[in-house]
Amino acid sequence: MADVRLRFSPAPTGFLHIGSVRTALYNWLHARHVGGTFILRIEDTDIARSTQESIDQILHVLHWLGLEWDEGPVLQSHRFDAYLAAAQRLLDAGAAYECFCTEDEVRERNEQAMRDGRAPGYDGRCRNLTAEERAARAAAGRPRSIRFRTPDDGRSTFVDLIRGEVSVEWSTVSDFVIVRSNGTPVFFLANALDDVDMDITHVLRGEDLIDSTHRVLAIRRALGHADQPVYAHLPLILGPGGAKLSKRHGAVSVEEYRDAGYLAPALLNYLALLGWGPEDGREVLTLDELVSEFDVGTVNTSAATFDPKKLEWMNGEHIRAMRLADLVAEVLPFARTRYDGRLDVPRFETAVQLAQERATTLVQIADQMAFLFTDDDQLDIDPASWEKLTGVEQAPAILDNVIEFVERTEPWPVEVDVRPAIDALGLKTGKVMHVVYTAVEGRSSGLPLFPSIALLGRESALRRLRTARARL
RNA sequence: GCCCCCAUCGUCUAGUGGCCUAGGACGCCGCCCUUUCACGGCGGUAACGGGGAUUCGAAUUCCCCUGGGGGUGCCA
Repeated sequence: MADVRLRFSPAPTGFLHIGSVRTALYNWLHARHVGGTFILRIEDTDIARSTQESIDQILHVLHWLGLEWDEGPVLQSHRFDAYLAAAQRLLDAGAAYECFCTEDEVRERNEQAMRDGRAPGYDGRCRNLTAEERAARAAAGRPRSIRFRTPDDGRSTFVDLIRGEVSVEWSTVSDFVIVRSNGTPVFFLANALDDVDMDITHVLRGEDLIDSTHRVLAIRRALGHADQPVYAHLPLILGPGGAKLSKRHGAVSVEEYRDAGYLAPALLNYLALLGWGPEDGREVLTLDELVSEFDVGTVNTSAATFDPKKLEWMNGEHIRAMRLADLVAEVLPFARTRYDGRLDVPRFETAVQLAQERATTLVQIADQMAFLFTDDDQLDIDPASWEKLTGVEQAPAILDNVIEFVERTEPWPVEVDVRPAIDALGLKTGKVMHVVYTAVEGRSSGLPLFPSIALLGRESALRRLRTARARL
């Protein structure tokens, strides 16, 4: 059997959308699952909108995610000659024709058609021009684009791996531009030729491209290629409410999730589950497990709604499953930007360990240890927590007792269990422990108190407790 | 408007004619555990869009409607 070859082919016209990442992931998973080749192709035929910055971003993001490619990146902008030569072949064969309508004219006629209740689409004005007519228009300086001549009747049908047979009536597909009047090739042409030239065997892409497949395949056939790749159109990812996933719904770019403290394997795990799941129904899977379980043939047909809450849960699961050393390495950059030169590595590692069981993002982990890397008199006290503290009638007594308890604790333990100091007041420790949390950590919820006090050291803990007591 | 695709709890999904008084996960609610918050454990809430047809029997097959999404670009 021939080598399986897949490509991820984004257009570098902005940040990498979360939906594109899922497409990249499925392509990568399938390639790895069958031992095929994963190719990165940059579809930058629209030179006006494509940017180098966007290309760099795509490469960085894929790298961060761990979706390494075996070939490429292949830039379509470097292959214009090949596309234009193909366009010429289509022209020579009569499969395409020169069109001298301007963009504005076409748009205007379309709008008129809509007003008249007729179907929009190119009206075929230049479809059957004689050589003399073409020469006259060219001589008159009219812009020249090249349009593909779609069949007048019959149906276009292809078999989709996920959806089965998909077809459309050719009469509803009007002639479309394959070379712009500025001489650059359009997606349909570049895509069709590249898939041939790169020996692509499987095309996994978003369902939004399902209609364009008929046109790409028509070009491919007109170019003399009777074979075709296996197509699988993936269900779209929608935002909350079923609308298109957009910035309005929060983060839509990978960088935003990375900066918010999400792990690449967790993000990929969640994205993989949007439209697919392993046979045994497990949900928390490593990248390796995804590779071995993935089967593009079992991908769902219906669009999925992105749920940030479930992603967050998933991230927590991955955090908890990590080896401490790996987690420490992941949190480190976040801690560095926050605590800069104050970071004390042994303390930091212990704090990560304490946070591992209770955090859902790396940012949470880094934030929870803030109290360890701040001066005692600079401790940032959360207003809501302080308010809760002042609501406890016996707060002064609690702090007094805890201060005394901490003062005489000998030897200094790994965990300073201050419960006896509160028990002595006849209070239920669980109900008022937040008072001590707030005094020591600056907020009523955070890392476990006893090891935190020990980590802070006696003098530092006492200063904080006394400061809080004095403020009451 | 026309074309294409889709349709099970709020969300992701299992379910491929009887095992379904529809299962799991996230979320939400309650209880337990507990030094806060979490984690964990237990329990609860909640769905087959509507109408026909086929069948002894339909979430599962077919048709219509409705709804949602996508396309209809000299974007991809």
